Amino acid sequence: MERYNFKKIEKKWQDFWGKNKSFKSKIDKKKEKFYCLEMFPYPSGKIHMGHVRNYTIGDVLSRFKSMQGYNVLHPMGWDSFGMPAENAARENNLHPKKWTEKNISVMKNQLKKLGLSIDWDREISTCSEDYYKHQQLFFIELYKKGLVYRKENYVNWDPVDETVLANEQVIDGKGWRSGAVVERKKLNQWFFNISKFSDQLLKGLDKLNNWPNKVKTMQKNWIGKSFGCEIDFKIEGKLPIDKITCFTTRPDTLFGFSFLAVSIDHPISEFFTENQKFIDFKNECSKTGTTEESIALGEKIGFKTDLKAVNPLNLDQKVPVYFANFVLMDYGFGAVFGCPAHDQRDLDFANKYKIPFKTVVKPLEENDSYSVTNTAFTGPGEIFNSKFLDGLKVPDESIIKTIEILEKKKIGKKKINFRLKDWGVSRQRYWGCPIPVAYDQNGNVHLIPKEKLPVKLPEEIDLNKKGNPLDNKKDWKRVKINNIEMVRETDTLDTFVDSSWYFLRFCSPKNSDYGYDDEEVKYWMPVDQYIGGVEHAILHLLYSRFFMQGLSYENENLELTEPFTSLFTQGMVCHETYRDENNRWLSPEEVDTKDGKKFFIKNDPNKKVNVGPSESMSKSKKNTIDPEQMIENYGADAVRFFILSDSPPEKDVQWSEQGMTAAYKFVQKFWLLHQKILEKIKNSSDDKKLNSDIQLDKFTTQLINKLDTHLSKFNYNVIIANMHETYNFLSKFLENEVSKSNLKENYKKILSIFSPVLPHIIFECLDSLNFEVFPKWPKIDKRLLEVENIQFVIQINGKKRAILSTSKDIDEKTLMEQIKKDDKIARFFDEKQINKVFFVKNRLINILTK
RNA sequence: GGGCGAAUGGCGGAACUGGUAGACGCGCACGACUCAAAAUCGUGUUUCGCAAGAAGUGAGAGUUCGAUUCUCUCUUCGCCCA
Repeated sequence: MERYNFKKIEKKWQDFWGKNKSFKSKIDKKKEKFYCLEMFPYPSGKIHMGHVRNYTIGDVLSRFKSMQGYNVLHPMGWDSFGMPAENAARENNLHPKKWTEKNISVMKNQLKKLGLSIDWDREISTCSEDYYKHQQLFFIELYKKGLVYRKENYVNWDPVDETVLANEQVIDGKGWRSGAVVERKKLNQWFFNISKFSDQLLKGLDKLNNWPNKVKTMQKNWIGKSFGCEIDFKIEGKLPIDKITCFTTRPDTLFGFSFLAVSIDHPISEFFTENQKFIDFKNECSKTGTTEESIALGEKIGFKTDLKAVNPLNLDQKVPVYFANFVLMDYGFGAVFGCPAHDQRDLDFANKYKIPFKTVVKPLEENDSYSVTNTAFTGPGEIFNSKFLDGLKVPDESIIKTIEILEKKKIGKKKINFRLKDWGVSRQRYWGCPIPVAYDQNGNVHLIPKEKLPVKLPEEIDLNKKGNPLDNKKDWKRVKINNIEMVRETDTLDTFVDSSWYFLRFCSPKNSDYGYDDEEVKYWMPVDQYIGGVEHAILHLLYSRFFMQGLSYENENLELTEPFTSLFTQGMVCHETYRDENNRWLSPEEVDTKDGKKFFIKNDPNKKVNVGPSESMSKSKKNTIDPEQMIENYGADAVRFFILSDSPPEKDVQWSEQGMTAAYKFVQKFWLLHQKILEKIKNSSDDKKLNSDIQLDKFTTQLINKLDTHLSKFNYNVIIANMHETYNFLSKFLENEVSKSNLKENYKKILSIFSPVLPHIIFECLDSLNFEVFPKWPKIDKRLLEVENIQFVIQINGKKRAILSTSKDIDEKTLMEQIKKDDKIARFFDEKQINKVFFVKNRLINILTK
């Protein structure tokens, strides 16, 4: 018997699928559609195990749905703009376009080797003019709808490289490449008005029943709807400032007011530009960074002004006004009233600057002597020390009542505030979609006319020069619109914009006059199943949802607002980490094992290796496994089989060499079994239904039923277990006498339902029996799922004492008689002592004695 | 600090709606084949116990005839937010 030659056979079927365009999809209104989408990859060079997992999960689902008779759309493309291409270009002196194209061709080839059922005719690449020209038109449309605007905003500025840095490029306040201290700099930037849709984006989540709750919660928190009040504080002092407006969710604690803190970017900072101490303070603040996280973790510092703020409920109380680093200009009005007793951050600040404060909420069980010292009290309770607010129950009653009072006194106004900020889309980079805008001499914005799109990126570019590459490109910048000399916008769009509508493009990837075709989108959208990593839970998914809102806003032809009906977030692929004696990372290939336990450096048993915990595969820890190498060694089917086998898809999975080998062995064993089955079919003749035939019918029916359930619920690891069970069953079963046609019929069904997981070998097996290689999902005879013999569980006082094989639907009386007759069971209880009997039909009986 | 989630043999994990805990795989042990090894095949494998049996799903309580599953408290870990 021949060993299974996966190289030959996998190639054979991949060629077959390619030549026949087996996975080509087109509109067929007679069929129900199923749009299965996995997050498209960034072409970084090679595919990694995360991709293998993601795309295998999607492929199994696509093939399954297609067997069930759905018209499946399963496309693939490339998220091909982005910074790594520019970095690689500098390092290797290779143009970003060349580098990207090279990577795409390598990775496409790798994906094909996995045997994915992808409609490659729909391949798209976001860096192609063909793609981004439509994006430029979308930008223009959104601008015309008032959903895009320009404003000044702070960026991380690297003074040495003269470039804007992304947050992740700022390490300890320094530029990642230059090491220069990063400055905050104001630049004019483009924004998408995502906050306009805050409420819709929040409400939309309620309809997404097939999204993980975790993701919905994260988005909810990110949008951050809060109910509160805006309050005007009268300001006294030598400066011409009469009031500062604050937003607060706790107006009920207003009598605990002890200072007012404003952001360093607050409009009143204009009056301090000459103040050297303030300038020093501002510089100090910029060192801690502008992200919420760095502010939260960093020290809270303040700058005291000579201004006083008046408590509107207690005009005698005047408190100091500070500039503080923990107040963000983007949230609320960039000003907060400090109530130290009931906010830990305010308390830390007050204690640091020795600001006196008053406690105004007490727990219900405390009396009026209650007061806060080092830990703010934020729990439910009752207002006190607050004159006419005293006795209000915190939080619900107190907040609503206080707002009513403040509104009556015309001090404050009820307000809903959102944490969600507008989306800044300007990037000072070359390798991105140019923003289709130009400026006249006066700096007025002019849209590039539709007929002049796309605004193409210049081919030749010097990325080693300091500053924004497009800005340096003088000849490219100049443009004439309506005979007026203008200068182009030199920023490009955030790459998250590219991925915010690619799922629409896949519906009609060749449509040349618009980003998508109405009819195609009506048929294919929304995506029925979206699959990807949880790391995109907030930004990418929220931006995509926003884009649908934006495109369908004031647009009768597009009514859709939610792009992804169901979302599945798969876990990461992990591997043990290894270090040598000098604490240097070692890759798995450099490590060897002996006796299954001891780890040492390959070919050098004296050099010990320290084995670290299993962590998400990353190049920096050297714990990556190259998928292509694995496909080379074990074949795509085995790799697919293993990546699904060890953990449920939503959880992290540990890569293990042993697991991989086991998967490989399974494929090999299955091939041998297949040969035996062919032999058996050949040698069996009679067509009589034998006992074993019924046994096989039942097994197959139950298997189909199980796989159907598990496939629908993403229990793919259980499917792998079922496949092992099937192997074990069949290899035993072949010892029986069987009828030829029945074996053939059942085996065909079994092969069919295995094909989503192991497409290559299964196609070969089906073909060797002259079966259709694209089978339908088999229908089952539900009667065969019923069992006539029950393994009845007998419990005495809640303890399992025996299992009795009984006929189906046996009644309590008959069963009790059987039990009493059975010495092995009867000895556990005294018949006269029976107190109560619990009888669960076809399942279990529990006999309770006194 | 807040929110969400998780915890089951030596390991990864299974268990429908509260009804046989540990499917399946890995590892390990023993056996067969072999001069030998690898590969392969077979048997066993939660713990304690010779056995009968007992205990057992992070810890502790509760509801229930019955809890891995439901409720509460706690511990540890993970993720998100502050």
